[in-house]
Amino acid sequence: MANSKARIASNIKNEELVNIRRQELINAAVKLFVEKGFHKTTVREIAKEFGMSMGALYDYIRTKEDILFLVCDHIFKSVSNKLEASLKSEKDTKEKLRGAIRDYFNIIDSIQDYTLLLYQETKSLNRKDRNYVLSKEMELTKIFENIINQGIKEKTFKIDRRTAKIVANNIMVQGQMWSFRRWVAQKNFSLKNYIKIQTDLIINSIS
Amino acid sequence: MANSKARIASNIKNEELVNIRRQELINAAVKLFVEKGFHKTTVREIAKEFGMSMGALYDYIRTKEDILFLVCDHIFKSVSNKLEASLKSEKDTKEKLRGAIRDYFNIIDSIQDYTLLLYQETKSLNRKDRNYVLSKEMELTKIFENIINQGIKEKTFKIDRRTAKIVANNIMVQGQMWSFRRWVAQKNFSLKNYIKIQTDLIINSIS
Amino acid sequence: MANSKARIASNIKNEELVNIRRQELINAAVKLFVEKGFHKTTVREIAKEFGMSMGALYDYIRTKEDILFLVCDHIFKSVSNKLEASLKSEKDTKEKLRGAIRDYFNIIDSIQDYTLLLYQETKSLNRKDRNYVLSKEMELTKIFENIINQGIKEKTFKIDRRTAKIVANNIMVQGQMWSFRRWVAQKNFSLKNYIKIQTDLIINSIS
Amino acid sequence: MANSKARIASNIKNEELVNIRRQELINAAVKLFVEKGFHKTTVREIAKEFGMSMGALYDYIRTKEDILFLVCDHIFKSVSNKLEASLKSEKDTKEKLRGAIRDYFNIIDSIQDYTLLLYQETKSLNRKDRNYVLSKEMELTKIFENIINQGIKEKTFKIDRRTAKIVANNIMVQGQMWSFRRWVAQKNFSLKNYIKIQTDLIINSIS
DNA sequence: TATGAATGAGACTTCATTCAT
DNA sequence: TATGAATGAAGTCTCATTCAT
Repeated sequence: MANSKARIASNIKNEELVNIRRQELINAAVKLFVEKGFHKTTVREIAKEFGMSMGALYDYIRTKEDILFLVCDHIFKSVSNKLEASLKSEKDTKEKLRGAIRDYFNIIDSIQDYTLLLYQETKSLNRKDRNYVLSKEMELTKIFENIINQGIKEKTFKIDRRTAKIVANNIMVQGQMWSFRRWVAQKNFSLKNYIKIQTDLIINSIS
Repeated sequence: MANSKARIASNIKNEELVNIRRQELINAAVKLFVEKGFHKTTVREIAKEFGMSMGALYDYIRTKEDILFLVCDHIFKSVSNKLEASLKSEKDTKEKLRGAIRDYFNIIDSIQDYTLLLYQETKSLNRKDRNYVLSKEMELTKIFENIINQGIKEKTFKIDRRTAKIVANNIMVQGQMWSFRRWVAQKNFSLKNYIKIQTDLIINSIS
Repeated sequence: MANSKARIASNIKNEELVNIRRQELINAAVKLFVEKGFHKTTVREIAKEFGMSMGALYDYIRTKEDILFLVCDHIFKSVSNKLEASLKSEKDTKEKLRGAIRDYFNIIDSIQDYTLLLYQETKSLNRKDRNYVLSKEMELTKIFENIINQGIKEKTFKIDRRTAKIVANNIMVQGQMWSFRRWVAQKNFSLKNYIKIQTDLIINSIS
Repeated sequence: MANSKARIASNIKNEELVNIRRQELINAAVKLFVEKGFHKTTVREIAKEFGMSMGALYDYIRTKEDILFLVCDHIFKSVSNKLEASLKSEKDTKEKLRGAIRDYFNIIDSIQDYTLLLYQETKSLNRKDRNYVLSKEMELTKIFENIINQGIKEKTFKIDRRTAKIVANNIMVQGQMWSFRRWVAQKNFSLKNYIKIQTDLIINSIS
């Protein structure tokens, strides 16, 4: 975890302070990025929301893009942490998958502005940072893939392992759909309903 | 068609000329947007690729954003036209759905740079233009929804109409997934394979 | 000549206009650089003196350093051109050397602010541009070296060719001394006097 | 000596501590100035090389320029001290001049990075400090002038006192030439050779 | 005394848009 | 209609200096 933040250089020596301030910075930036997008948000505005001078802001990062990375990284970690916390063992594999989907979709819903941001601005990162974020996303996908594979082994799910990979990705994408197709999903369905329908469809398609 | 282009004001009186030039403009812009994204492409670069002066370019549009709209609109029409052309009646509803999915995924694949562009830059449009583009996307989704509903009526598909709406959106999103998750989809599957697996999953989930 | 200016990229297509404007730019910049030095002169100030907007200024150059290069290049060409123009054949090699020294020192005196600038700011250029300027300076030095070598061949001067190289450089440096040690040279000597004394010393040392 | 350093104000009362620290500061700064020049070296970098905090650094100086003055002053004193130390009486005036030139050129060579620095950055000093440095340089020049004048009195050198002043300055400049025209001097000559040729030329020109 | 986080003015540069020709 | 030079506002980033601790 410190690992990813350490990717961004800082002038400040007090590491704890760096962490605190960066969290503040992330909060300030997320708010603005969600409102106006990365490109249309100026560093000056971020500094103001951050509550410090521009100079001070630049003591915690090197470039504007660093801020985006910090934000994306933070969002992913939020999702990962919450999802992993919720993955307490369930008896039944099918139930486990249902539970994971439910938790994941709920998390997405609770931070849907962030989700949107993540998928729309990732492309503004440089290659290295983008790859890092993508690798995080793949870790998440792997969680679903693993559960499905377990079900395959137990003969609960009647698909092959290659299909499992696709299903896992479908789950990810259908979760994100809740936020980036909100104009159709959220207009027509309650979250609970949406989760039930999507989960049934998925389980149905692999059983 | 003239309808949507007419949304953008022009100094030029000769409507036919406007249409020809705008198509050239779209081609020039798409190329650059795909390469570098909307924000990082300058109007100067577009004018150069367009082969006209900046002044001339501004005779065909009012703002840089207009170009993005023209491009997005064009891409959507490409998809719509191709898809509708392919929807010649098939006997069987299930086959019809399979065929539509196959055609749609193939179209996506053939213009995947455009697809990516569409989904990443739409947010840079102003509210009005964005809504217009979204409405086009909904029309497309409706095509799938209608086929599924027909299948429901015929008892081919065993879901309700509300679920049909979600499935239609899933199809759209899984198609787009081929391009915006290319690093996992295209790395692991041939297009033909991908289509087969996804189609089977969908059909399975609703049969 | 176009050669060296062509080193600097420009947004403007009309080449003639570029030449005119760059000359104006050089004039504006030299004035300020002489007054305050390169680093303490801002681009805004240059634009103001230049009489155009900052944007327009940047249509003729790419970076602030380009301006310095343009200025240095211009100064060197002034010296070179004037010196070469004055090198009309004189009968006697010794007289020819005397004449060249006199002309060179006079030129230095007439543009002494520039000379100072040249020798103090060259180091602020990037490697490539600095090398270019140095090569120009070496061409100039070569003029003196050639005359001396001719005198050696004619037995007028009683030194070897290696010493000739040093003498040529001494001449260059003693000319520059008139401007960058003005507080001692110009305080104590008239230019005419300074030239006579230095020339006699040089001729004396090699006869 | 304390005299010149006392020109720079300090917060610290303990004068001895100030002197020690300033020497360390000079060492740190010289290293960086030689590498990157005065303007491109940041105070932060100096503080780091100095091994103290920025606050501490500013206890020993008032402005960044003070550091440059300290450095220039230090360099001049190095040269002066070494040169004066080497001026132990020689019998013969001509030999004395030869010796002084040799020593001076050797000193220049041994600290040629410093020499370069001195002549390139002096202009960045404020008027007062610059004048102080110039006066130091004049003291040095005076050493040579005095020897030559002694030779004139003894009829060893056949020039007048005004010419002596110029010759003294020529010596200074030809010494510096070794470092700031290194690309021609050091490329073509060994130091020993360079000294011999220049010395012969000088002696020749005044004998 | 020493620390180093914070300030804030200002530097360079870019670029969508306009308008005289 | 067409050209492209010019505008000027705004953007990102730097850094000498200060001051609370």
